[in-house]
Amino acid sequence: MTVPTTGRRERKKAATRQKIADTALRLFLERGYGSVGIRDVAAEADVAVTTLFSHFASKEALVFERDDDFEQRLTQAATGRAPDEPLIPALRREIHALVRHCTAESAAPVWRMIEESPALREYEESMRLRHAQSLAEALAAATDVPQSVTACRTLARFVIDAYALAREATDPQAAVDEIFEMIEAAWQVTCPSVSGRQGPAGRGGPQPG
Amino acid sequence: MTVPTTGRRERKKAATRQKIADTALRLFLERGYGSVGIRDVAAEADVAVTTLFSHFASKEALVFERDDDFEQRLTQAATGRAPDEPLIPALRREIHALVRHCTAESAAPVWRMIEESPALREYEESMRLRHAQSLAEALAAATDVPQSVTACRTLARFVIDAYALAREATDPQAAVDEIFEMIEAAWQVTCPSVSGRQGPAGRGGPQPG
DNA sequence: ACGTTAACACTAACGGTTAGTGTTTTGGAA
DNA sequence: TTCCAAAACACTAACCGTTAGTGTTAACGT
Repeated sequence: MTVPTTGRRERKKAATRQKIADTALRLFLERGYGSVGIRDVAAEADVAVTTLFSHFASKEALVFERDDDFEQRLTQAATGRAPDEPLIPALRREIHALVRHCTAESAAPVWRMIEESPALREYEESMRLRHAQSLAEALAAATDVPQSVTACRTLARFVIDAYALAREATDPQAAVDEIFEMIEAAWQVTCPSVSGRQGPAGRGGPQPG
Repeated sequence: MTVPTTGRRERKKAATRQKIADTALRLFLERGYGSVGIRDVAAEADVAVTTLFSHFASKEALVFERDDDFEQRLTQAATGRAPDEPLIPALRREIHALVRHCTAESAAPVWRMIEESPALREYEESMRLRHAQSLAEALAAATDVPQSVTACRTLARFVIDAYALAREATDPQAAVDEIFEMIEAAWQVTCPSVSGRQGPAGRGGPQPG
């Protein structure tokens, strides 16, 4: 604890990382993802290839530099919601925000690039698998009711699916709502004893056991 | 149409393909997926590297040689079911069979190898995305009721998820049933007019439009 | 029998990634 | 202040999956 978590060293490291990521994204957008090699990025960012790979695990990871945010926002929506807010609406709200964020015009060129590159699409899919696993663990820890592990994992997958499906729909926001109605119904079924599915709040202590 | 679909040429090609696949799987199981190079496989199968890649698009594809079967069985379960069999149970039955097939002891070494290799897991995931897209199209074409495109795509994803999730559950068969109860509820919600969700059969012509 | 087609082979390379090795910078301790 | 251990960084050279380019051979249809 002798370090205030922001030494000069860490600042420099973060700066190098950021410089690499910015350079990479700029080159990718300028010349196309496939037409820019790792050696090009490293040279333009004025670092060695090995340095680049000490900051990013792969070429694709350069594009999804901020994916930690995604994961944290999602798990936060599950574990850090207000005590009277039901789970599914909280998740829906967060997915809404995330979809809105990545369908904004400012992000359009990046997402177009991703959609055009099979390698990037594949990488994103495997990223989502990790996100679903994190979310499943958060759900298992946060859920007020004793759903099974399988149910939590399933809900996590469905939520991630909602994000992916909504993005490729013609009306992403409407698609989120449509899919979340399905998810809500699926989740209701896993509740041991909830008679009416139209109650003013989904919570309210289903009995444990 | 003058060819009876089994000329000598096609037989030879199929034989070469099979020889490559068999050799690859044998070597992978003997020495480990990561420790066997493409050049090793090609040499052992007595073909050139370029020949190998004319039969298989990638190294990972050597392992999932039969994935067309998976796709066809799934779409067949959606489009080719008996006229009085409801959709969801038909899909559940097929997923049951597929899960049982790949959790059999004879397939255990292969699936252990897949689970241990990140590259293979990633490839399998992107394969499933393709399967989900095929299934979504089959659903849109086969469903008796006028569900939306988004609903069909969502159901397809959920079904593929069921397969993936069940396989990593402690009791795969039970997990299939548990997840399909969730899927059934999700699908009911998309039916325009089904008053009781406990009706004897989900089918029965909700009005179009 | 013959031209077309497609499978197959070979060499050489491209591009992402890693190993091995050494140098510089940084933060903290003596 | 001085010195040390750790970590970032650099460089070379390679590994490995994959593809391009170029031929050669064998099978199919006419």
